[in-house]
Amino acid sequence: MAEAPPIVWFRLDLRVADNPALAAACERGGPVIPVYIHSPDEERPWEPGAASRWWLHQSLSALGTQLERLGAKLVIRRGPTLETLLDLIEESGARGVLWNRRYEPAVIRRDTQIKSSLEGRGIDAHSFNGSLLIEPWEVQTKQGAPYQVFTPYWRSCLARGFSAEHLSAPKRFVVPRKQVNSLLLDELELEPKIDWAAGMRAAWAPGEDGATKRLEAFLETAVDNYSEGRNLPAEPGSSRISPHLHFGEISVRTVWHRLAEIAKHRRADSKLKSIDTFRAELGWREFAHHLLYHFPETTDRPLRRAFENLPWEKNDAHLRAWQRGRTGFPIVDAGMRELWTTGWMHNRVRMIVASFLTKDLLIPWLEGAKWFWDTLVDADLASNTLGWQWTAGCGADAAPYFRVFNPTSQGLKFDPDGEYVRKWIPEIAALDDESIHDPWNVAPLLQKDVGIDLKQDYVRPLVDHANARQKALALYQEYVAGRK
DNA sequence: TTTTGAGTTGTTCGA
DNA sequence: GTCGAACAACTCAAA
Repeated sequence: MAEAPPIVWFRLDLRVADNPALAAACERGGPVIPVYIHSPDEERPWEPGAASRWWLHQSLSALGTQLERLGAKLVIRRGPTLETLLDLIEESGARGVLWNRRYEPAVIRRDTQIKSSLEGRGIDAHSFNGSLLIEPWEVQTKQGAPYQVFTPYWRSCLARGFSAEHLSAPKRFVVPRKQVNSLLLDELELEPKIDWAAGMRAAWAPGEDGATKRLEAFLETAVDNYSEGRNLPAEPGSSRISPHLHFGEISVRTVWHRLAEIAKHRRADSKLKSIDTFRAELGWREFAHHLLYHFPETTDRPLRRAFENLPWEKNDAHLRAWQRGRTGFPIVDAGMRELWTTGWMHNRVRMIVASFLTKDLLIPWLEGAKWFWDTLVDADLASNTLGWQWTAGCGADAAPYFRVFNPTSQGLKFDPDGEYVRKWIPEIAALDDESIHDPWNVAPLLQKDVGIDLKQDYVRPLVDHANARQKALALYQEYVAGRK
């Protein structure tokens, strides 16, 4: 007598190892029906952007292959999720639905509804923690409030400790008696119609195997020098696992576990410090989810409301120039072009371009957040919201408003030999290491020497940074720090 | 309830 | 060239 199989509803957990919902479904050794349901409308206004859709396609394809190796077939459907699940249950005779939780406000609303609808019909519905070291509601201040400052939050998490549990991948699936129909992955039309994804294909290997390889490469080559190396955008000093973590191709618990193993064999203080610095980055990811869960409105409104009064600029030409990497500030333009080409930008440069948009151009942080949302392969609502509000100074634990990044000095400091800028702005590659970060102050003579005519080859700076800085400081002081 | 210490990533100015 | 202070005030979190 065959047991009714459970449905495993895949979402942002596109892996088979350490996947709590999948592991629970496989526990009894019977058949399992793995399902992906495409329903972007239910996530509005933060449905996946173009770069995320490209990644999702690759990742689903990889998951399909992975499941096939284990003897199961990923069922792909489209449409309203609840209806689709009910259809699937009827078609397959499934007894319940298991999934790993997500924390975006619209998704929480939907999932809550789905859970109660299923349970109301007598169908098992069970959700798991597959994405975080610690659930957002599991940590609170001694007063019982959510944390709003990273350091005490993270200290409290570390004191509490994390579960060391690691669930291995199922060995083999039993094929369900009744097969259900699946769409072809291509029918979801996740990939762009015009193929602009060559740069992404070159830069990334989406999927569980790619995620594991990326992590291991980082642990082997860069983690020991992470504290310093992570600041240099020309170096492979950061982990680049953010998109893999976002799509759940690797679990953060697995990463945590591997770090602990590595730390055991390290004696040097600098190496241990680097490992802790990297752990704190995972902590920021946790913190972002904590904030998103407790302050869901911050996806669209600043946590510190005073910032809504600030007279932001509406300047489409400036916004467009920023988006396309044509601001006239090399480190900013290099970052924006890296983003456009590869779907990713080095974190140091993210701060520089975000500071430039919100403080030099005085364009609302939400415009920047939306552009990142559409173009980043690691676009994550929790991290994106936290990052933008942090830089703009309007969020939890924000940078003081007077902290304005100087694009030229940041370039000189963190890209001292101009390698990063040269890679992304070849038209000024011939300039020397110093002038390349400040090309408009290069003497006309020098331009001739190296065969460059900036007026032809590059763009004039949109603003004078020193003036823009003064203007921003005055406005921030008047509208935010002052009494208005 | 009140007090106290502290807060991811910067820049500029003047000694 | 290097270094420390100022930038301002607020809010958080714990004692």
